[in-house]
Amino acid sequence: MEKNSAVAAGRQPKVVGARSLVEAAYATIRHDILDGTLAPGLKLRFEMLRERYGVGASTLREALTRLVGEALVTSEEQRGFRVAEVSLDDFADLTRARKLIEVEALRQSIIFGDDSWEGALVGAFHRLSKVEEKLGSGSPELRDEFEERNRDFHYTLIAACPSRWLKHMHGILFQQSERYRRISLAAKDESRDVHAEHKAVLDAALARDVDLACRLEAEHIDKTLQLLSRRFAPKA
Amino acid sequence: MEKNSAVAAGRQPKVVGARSLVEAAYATIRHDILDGTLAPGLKLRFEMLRERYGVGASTLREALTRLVGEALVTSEEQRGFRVAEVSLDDFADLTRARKLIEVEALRQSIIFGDDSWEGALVGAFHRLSKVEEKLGSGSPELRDEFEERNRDFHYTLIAACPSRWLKHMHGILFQQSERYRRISLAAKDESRDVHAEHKAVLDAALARDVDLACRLEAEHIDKTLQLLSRRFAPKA
DNA sequence: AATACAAAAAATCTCGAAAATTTATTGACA
DNA sequence: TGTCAATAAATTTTCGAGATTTTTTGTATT
Repeated sequence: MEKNSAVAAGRQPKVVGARSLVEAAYATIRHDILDGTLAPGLKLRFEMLRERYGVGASTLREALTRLVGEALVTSEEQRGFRVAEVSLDDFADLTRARKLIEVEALRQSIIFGDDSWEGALVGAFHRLSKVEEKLGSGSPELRDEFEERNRDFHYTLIAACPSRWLKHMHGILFQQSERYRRISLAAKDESRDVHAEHKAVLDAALARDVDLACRLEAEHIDKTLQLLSRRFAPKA
Repeated sequence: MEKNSAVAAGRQPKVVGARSLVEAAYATIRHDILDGTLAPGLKLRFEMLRERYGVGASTLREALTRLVGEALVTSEEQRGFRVAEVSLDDFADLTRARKLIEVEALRQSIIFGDDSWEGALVGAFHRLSKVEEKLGSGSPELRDEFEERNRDFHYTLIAACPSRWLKHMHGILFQQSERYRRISLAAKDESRDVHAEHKAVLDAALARDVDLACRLEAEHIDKTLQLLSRRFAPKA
């Protein structure tokens, strides 16, 4: 009993919902990468990782391999793992690809969505709005909360799209965008009213105005790229 | 010396180009899944895998985790891995998603492609044609060769597309399609002239007729779904 | 000084066995 | 006979140490 509980306590996944150490390590490392805590390009040495995340080498390798599949980590045979690099070019490319996928998924979602979808969407928007008000203080927990609810809102927008593959692709691209947002736009930009943008997309979706909703969503996705471009573009 | 070479011989990756046992196991298992040798839905027990592929558990887990990222394998926490299931619905969904991505990538590729791209394309088509002639005998090696050259041709078609993300998404979707083709259409269908379809796409691409090439490619992608639908559709 | 090679150090990769979990079997009880 | 709990078996998950490879350091030679 005491042995069991001691071991269990020491090895118990620290991430809620994680059913294995691999999953817990995966979730924590992913969080730290999206966060910027593990900076783009950083070499991920096993000694450091073992100390930081408290799991063995093979467990770490499996967690990292998952992240390679999501393109948050890169690996070079016999030369280990690194946090994936970022660049403005990559973000521009990513944004274009995400627009293509997300707009098509939204189009289908609005067409197929029923009352229950509308309900979930209104709920997700409400939860997002609540945390948007409190935002700005810069607390990491609040930022985490915002990102989670923002993700929920965008996922719910396309939830009624019947294509599993489209939604799978979207998930990967959205997560990539999330990292760029969090790393580059730590502070809130006063020149932008994100809440209003979300509200406009929500209204168009509820009104079943497919073309308007898709146009607004595309503009919404583009906004972050435009912001980043202005800030980081090489002086021509 | 003798110890070293014996171990080295035993552990040397059997897959050409594989720089680690993980990569070799990954490549071999992937081949067997695309092949149908490891059937859809099959439970992948470690004892069986260790015997079959001759590597340890953690090595196998890492290889399987890669395949989960490519959606060829599914995993359930604490309940192991399985070969991903197949269904007509999934293939229909996959085909639609692939058309969206591949057609857009082809559009950009034709616009951006230079003389060197044209050369590579003509070469890939030629190599594909050569193996198409010999096909039909049903030899597994020849089928492997055909699939490789077919993949090369389709990859080269969109190679000049500047979007890394679009090509990344396309890679995943194309590999999925490959499994459906190989599993369900083991034999050559006489009612279809695949060579002529490829030739038509090639000609349109070389003529820089974007719309025609995209339309032909979309039809080409759709053909396999139509064939499978007719064969396996539930009798209404 | 620059280059090439050898030895040492550091890092990754891999295995096998132990720990933890799930699944199957057995036996008690109504 | 059917259900439930306890036990046993099967399976997955995890660790840590050893094997392998890469990188750094040191030394000799030109």
